[in-house]
Amino acid sequence: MFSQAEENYLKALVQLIHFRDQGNEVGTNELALYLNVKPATANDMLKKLREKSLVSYVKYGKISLTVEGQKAGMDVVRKHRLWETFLVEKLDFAWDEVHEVAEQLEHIKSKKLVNSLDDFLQNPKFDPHGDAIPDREGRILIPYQRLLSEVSIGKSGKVVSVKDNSNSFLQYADKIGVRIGGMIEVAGRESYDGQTTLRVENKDHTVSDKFCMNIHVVCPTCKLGKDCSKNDCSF
Amino acid sequence: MFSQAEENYLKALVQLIHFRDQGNEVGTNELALYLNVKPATANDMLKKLREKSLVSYVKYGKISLTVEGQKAGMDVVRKHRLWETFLVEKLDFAWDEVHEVAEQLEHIKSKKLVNSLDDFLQNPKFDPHGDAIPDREGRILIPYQRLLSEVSIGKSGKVVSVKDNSNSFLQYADKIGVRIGGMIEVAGRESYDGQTTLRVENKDHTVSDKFCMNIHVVCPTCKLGKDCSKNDCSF
DNA sequence: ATTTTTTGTTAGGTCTACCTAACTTTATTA
DNA sequence: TAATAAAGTTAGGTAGACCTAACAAAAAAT
Repeated sequence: MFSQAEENYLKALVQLIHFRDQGNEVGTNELALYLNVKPATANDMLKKLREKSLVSYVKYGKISLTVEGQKAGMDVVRKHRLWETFLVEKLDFAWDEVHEVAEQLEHIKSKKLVNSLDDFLQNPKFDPHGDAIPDREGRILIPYQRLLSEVSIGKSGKVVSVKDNSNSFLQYADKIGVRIGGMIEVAGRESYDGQTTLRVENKDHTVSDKFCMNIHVVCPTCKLGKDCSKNDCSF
Repeated sequence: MFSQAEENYLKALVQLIHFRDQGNEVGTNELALYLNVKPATANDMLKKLREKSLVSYVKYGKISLTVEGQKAGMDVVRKHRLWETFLVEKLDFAWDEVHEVAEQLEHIKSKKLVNSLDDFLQNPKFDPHGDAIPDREGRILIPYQRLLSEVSIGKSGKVVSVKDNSNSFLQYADKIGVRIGGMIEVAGRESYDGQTTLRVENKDHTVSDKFCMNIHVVCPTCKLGKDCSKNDCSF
């Protein structure tokens, strides 16, 4: 099969190419930065993966995954997210403790293990962060997670992640009671500039559109593991 | 911490030195054979482990573990056996399918994970093969597993493993209905030569002492995870 | 359109864990 | 006890995944 390093590159490419809002063009430097290695190292590996027909790229060009490479990368993502779900649901890990361990567990090689784990967890469709878990064939449901800035007035969301990790943002968020796992209701929104009134822990705060665009929330009624699109989603 | 390879050597040394009936003297060749590497490789690693004060040995002498090395090796054994238990009890793996996967899982580095897993499994004392699981401090209970040749007349045991893996042995065992997980009653034993009458699936078979010395059984009443010494053990 | 910056590549080096082949020490046996 | 066999060691070599430093190509800015 694939080495641990190869799997890490394939997973990174899936994340960068397919699981990103913005541009899906990826280069050597960006990939290297993402994986905390030097560009020269990433370049070596890209050549190796090209040899194996897992990525397709030309010198100085952009990188893309072959069908086979995408399948392999998706499989690593699947394993990572299943293990994260296991850690949170069965072993009572907190959301922010699981990543490092899942980074290791995702490399365990056993089809039977992954599929048994999937069944044991009752085939969840989303992991604890609200990210979709690819199925056996690498297919995913469109995540029901969305930005707070896109939640309708009067609706509520449960915070699953934040995009901005700067101290100023985090401190501000903390000050007004916005934290991972917490509930937020969108009490009002000014159409002129997007100024939004949030109701958090029974207090109202008026925040900027920019602030709201950094917060991911999920629907609080259709909880983890359900296919939101089929439910009476409160968004 | 320790590399995967280092952990494998430490685990192997614990197995060879502490978890064996016969002589606990171990040399380079034997260690290499056990780990499927060449003696030269084992020798390299022994030097490295000595540098790190994990093993203690002199050139051309026998190998032993330091307190620190034994603790580290025991920890790997603990993880291996906990994962085996998880696979069998929670994911419905068969006894003979777990080893390969557990070989990988035992290298996951996270104290919290191991201890949570231990709790999740309700702190089992023995793994599915009947081998003792070391606790957080590396202590183990005396295994209640014993050889069929040591089971008293009139008592029964559940087969957990066999020592002999030759075809002739396995075929013979199969023919008389002796298989992993199956029950055997010792109906009688000749004190002269140890010829033993076994009752298997309601049929009697007379077998040699040699045959019985190759079969490990556990007490069928005090099942996995219990401390046999405290119970009304049927042995 | 030329210079500068950014991005990507190559060449050569390190470290780990393995190997083979040749050699030395210890143990066994004639 | 000398010869032979077994066990252990050393030297030198390979492959994978990383590195630095120097260089080349493409993109951006002047």
